[in-house]
Amino acid sequence: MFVAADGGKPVVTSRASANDLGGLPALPPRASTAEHAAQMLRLQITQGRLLPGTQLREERVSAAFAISRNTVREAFRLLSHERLVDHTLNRGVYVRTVTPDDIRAIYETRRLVEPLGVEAAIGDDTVQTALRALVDTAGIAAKRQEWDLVATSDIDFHRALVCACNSTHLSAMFEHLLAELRLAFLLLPDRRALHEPYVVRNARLVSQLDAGDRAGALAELSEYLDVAERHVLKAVEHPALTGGSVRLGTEGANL
Amino acid sequence: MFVAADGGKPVVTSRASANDLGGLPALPPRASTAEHAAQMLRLQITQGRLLPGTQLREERVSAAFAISRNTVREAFRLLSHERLVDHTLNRGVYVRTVTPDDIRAIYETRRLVEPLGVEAAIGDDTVQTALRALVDTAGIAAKRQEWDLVATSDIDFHRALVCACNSTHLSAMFEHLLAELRLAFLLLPDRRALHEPYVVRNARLVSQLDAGDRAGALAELSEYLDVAERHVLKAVEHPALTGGSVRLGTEGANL
DNA sequence: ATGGTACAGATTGTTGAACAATCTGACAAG
DNA sequence: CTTGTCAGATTGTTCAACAATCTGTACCAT
Repeated sequence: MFVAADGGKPVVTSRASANDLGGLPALPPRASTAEHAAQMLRLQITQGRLLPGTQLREERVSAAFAISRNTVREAFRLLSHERLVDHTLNRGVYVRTVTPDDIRAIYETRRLVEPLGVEAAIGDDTVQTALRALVDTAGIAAKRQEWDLVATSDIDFHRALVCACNSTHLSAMFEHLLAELRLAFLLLPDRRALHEPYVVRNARLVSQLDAGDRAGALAELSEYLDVAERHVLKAVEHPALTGGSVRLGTEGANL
Repeated sequence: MFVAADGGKPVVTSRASANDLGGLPALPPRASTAEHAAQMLRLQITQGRLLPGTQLREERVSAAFAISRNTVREAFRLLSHERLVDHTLNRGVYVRTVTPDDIRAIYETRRLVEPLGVEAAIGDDTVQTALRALVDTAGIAAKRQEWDLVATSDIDFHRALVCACNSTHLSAMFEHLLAELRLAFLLLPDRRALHEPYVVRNARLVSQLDAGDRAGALAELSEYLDVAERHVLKAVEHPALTGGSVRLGTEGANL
């Protein structure tokens, strides 16, 4: 199975060399300065330090990171490809704001893709134990009220489901989708309400997979997606009510 | 329905403005110099003027297009994201060479995704007439021995199938996949053998869709993919036998 | 011969400054 | 209230230079 550990994606494309022995990991390519800068910005964005809609000005970023403006532009382009920022000609880059339509598109796609994962997981013991493990950690984390861990487990669960399809293309697309979804999650008020209800649902889903209950698993998944979509949509459509984003860092990252 | 005309994708991301009247197309963002250069290189590659494995040197490209090296680098990054070229740190970019594993991955993904298109197309008259039209043009083109037109119709047919899912994410992924596949097609000796057999298959597929024969359509599609994969694989695994690429231009684009 | 080292040349990575093109906002004129 | 104009700010692109890295070759020791 193919598991992308933390949503990080290989920024520099690399081919398997001709003389690679035994499928070694082919040592990860060192990060260029631009990729390093992009990683910094990515963290600021995904942690909610840089709010959606914020403009990233080349001059300030270049000053803040002590790198050249040209390198900043390369970093921006990387983030733009990941759909974490919007780039319009002559107007600069802005941290992406997810619209209700974006959310609907995301869940529409999930409704198409994740059932494929269920089909693939039904016969596959390796996948099922992996899913079971993720559900377990989520359950434990929920008991300990560690909602961040619950959140990542939830996301990892569905990532693993898609990975079960064994399609690099699909998995890559799903990564993009999850990155976008994480931006939407930033708009929600508390992590608990966002992820707690789904621990049980994921657990049920795994049980049905174990039992070989194809229809039941698909129904459970469908219900999960419906409920989750409504939940996120409500928050995105009424941003004022939900109270906005994660608590900001000390200085709010003035770029 | 969402149709990406010629495989061109919006390179600069753009948001829907707040006060857009009546859902206008929001005029396409003008191409920057880098995008223009990327388009030139894209053509050279997809037309087989730049063979897989060829290294693109920044200096020469910048000289050939009379643009700065920095702009060339931005163009390279665009192509790299489309997987048309490989970029490794400190070693430059090379026109992508598709391996047998790449082909297998592509068809594995198609086997997952295109059935979703069939499901979506079954109830949808608009999609079915669009598919019918594409099959017709392919048939006419085949009679006239215009194999390039047959090829694009074939590709457009399957693109339309995926578009029927109404998922921008899926369609975007499929575009990448097709771009990769086109690179593989360049290795095949003659366009006729490559696309002629599939005109009939696509026509049958549409007929079955019209008749509402879900299982039949899925079987036809599955068979199409199996045959096509074997066909392409054979060519990729024995590059020497097939006699290589499309006839080169006069000078072979010495970049 | 085999294997390793050192060097030079080529190519990419990054920088900084400069100018052109474009957008933004404010202000004046109708 | 709308339209035109203008200055300031920001991005787009170029250029020249240097640093970092890779490639191949010659050389040396074993």
